[in-house]
Amino acid sequence: MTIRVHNTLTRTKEEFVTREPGVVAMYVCGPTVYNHIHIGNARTFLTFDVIRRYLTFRGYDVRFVQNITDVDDKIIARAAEEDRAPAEVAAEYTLAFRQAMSALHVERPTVAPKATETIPEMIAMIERLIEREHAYVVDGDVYFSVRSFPGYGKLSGRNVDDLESGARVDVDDRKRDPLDFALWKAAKPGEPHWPSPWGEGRPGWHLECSVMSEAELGVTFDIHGGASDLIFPHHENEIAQSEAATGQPFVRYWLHGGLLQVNAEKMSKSLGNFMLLKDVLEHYPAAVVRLLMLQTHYRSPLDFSTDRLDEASRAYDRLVTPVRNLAWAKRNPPARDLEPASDRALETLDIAGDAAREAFVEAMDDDFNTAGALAALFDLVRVVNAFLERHGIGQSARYVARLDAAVATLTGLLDVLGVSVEADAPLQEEYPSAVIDLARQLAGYEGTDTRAAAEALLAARAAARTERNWAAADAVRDGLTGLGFVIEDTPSGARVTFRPAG
RNA sequence: GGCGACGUCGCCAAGUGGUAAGGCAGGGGCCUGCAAAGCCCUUAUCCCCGGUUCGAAUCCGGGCGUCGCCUCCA
Repeated sequence: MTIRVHNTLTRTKEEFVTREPGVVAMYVCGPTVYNHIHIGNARTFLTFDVIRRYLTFRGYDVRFVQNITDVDDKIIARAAEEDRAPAEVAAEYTLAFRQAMSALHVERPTVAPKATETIPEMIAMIERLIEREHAYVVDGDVYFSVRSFPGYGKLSGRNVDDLESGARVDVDDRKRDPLDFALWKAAKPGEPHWPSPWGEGRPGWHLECSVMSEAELGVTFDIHGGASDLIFPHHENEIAQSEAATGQPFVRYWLHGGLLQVNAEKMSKSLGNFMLLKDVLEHYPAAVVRLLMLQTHYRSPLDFSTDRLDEASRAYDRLVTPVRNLAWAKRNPPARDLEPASDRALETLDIAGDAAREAFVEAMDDDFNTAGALAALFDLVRVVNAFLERHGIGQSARYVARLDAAVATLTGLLDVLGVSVEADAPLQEEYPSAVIDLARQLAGYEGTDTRAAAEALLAARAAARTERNWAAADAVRDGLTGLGFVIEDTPSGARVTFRPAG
């Protein structure tokens, strides 16, 4: 069983063989911290979080490096708009980025270097490039000479001549070639700047990834990831810089994620469909956002919308059902006996867990096919639900160990996808104070404790049902439903869960 | 103009040579006092045309359509 990955450089799926057995050296382009990250950024970071988690699950020791671009034109522009220091803007959104990633349950990188803390190393790489005659100095700027690197264009499938015939290249007659890009930019007044052999200035954007990856992972590391809009020019330029400077291949496998659209259009502020991750997470649990994104292969385009979030919410409920149903049955053993499970039924349960795990791994091994992996989990859900429906946990809970095993497989594999069923779905009941009024009205309750009031209501409903007084029973249920609770009559009695509006 | 991707059930979406996963929605049934949840059953031959093959959604050619990149972009 080997893992296969789609490599942008070769445009094919290849067997994944690491530089060092058992160890993955992985770099993913991080954010430019000039604003809160949007939902499209989130997709990319989520994609590589899942890849990283899966590789770890498959036994690799994953060293995961992700930069923070904290000096850049956009940060400077934002700071100027808000009349404050670029470093302050960068600090604010660096913090916001970390919080957002944490909220989305994206694991922290092994190392997360900042551009501003890597300036000396960047200067050193520029010097190497100048020495090797791949870069040249003009008035305090340093440019990379695209024509000096024969492989330029190999990642994005372009050649320099085609690119130049394309209409839009910036006009700057100080550059030897219009496609040459800046390694170092001389500082303009008011901009952040650092001393260098070429005068005060700041690094070009592409440089930091080359420098940081080499520092943290060495050359020819295993995986370089990012969204597909970075293929050209960013990653192309990284390859040029790194390979020109080291004479070694830069990266073994290039992985690129598909772009996200919102309401079937490219996300942009002018279209009014610009969604920030933090705003989405105010309305939907991280697990639902993750599930929605993981139902599409990472390289495909993904259309994001609240309708789809609502659908994903229901799919998520389905994944959680066996977990909560088993927990409920264990805490509240059924009053009546259910049908005993045959050996064959028990065997089916055992097999389903193994089958799900196998199918999950098979799908994920094939270029991280999360949609296929989820299908395997939904199959397991159905088997567990069917068993619980029919046999419950058995007399004296004798099926519990096997049910626990099946559910542990389910939650364990969901965890590989970073989809948490416990943390995101708090099942504890917190009753609003309106429950007390309802209990006074319908159950003759006279205290002031919400939980006791709720219990009184449920007891009154149970009594009413015993007396076949359906009107009274339904009044209680309707009252609680109006407060956002769902009442379900199970073989173990009535279960109340909070279900936020929607 | 150049480079590239995609077109699978009402919607979303896996599947890249051996006879169509899964989710959502819909229909029927079981369970329920009625519900809810769950379970069972149920809906496609894969944009069109041609070709290769014993056999194609899967390969090749053509057509139609949608989209992305080529400029900062996750």
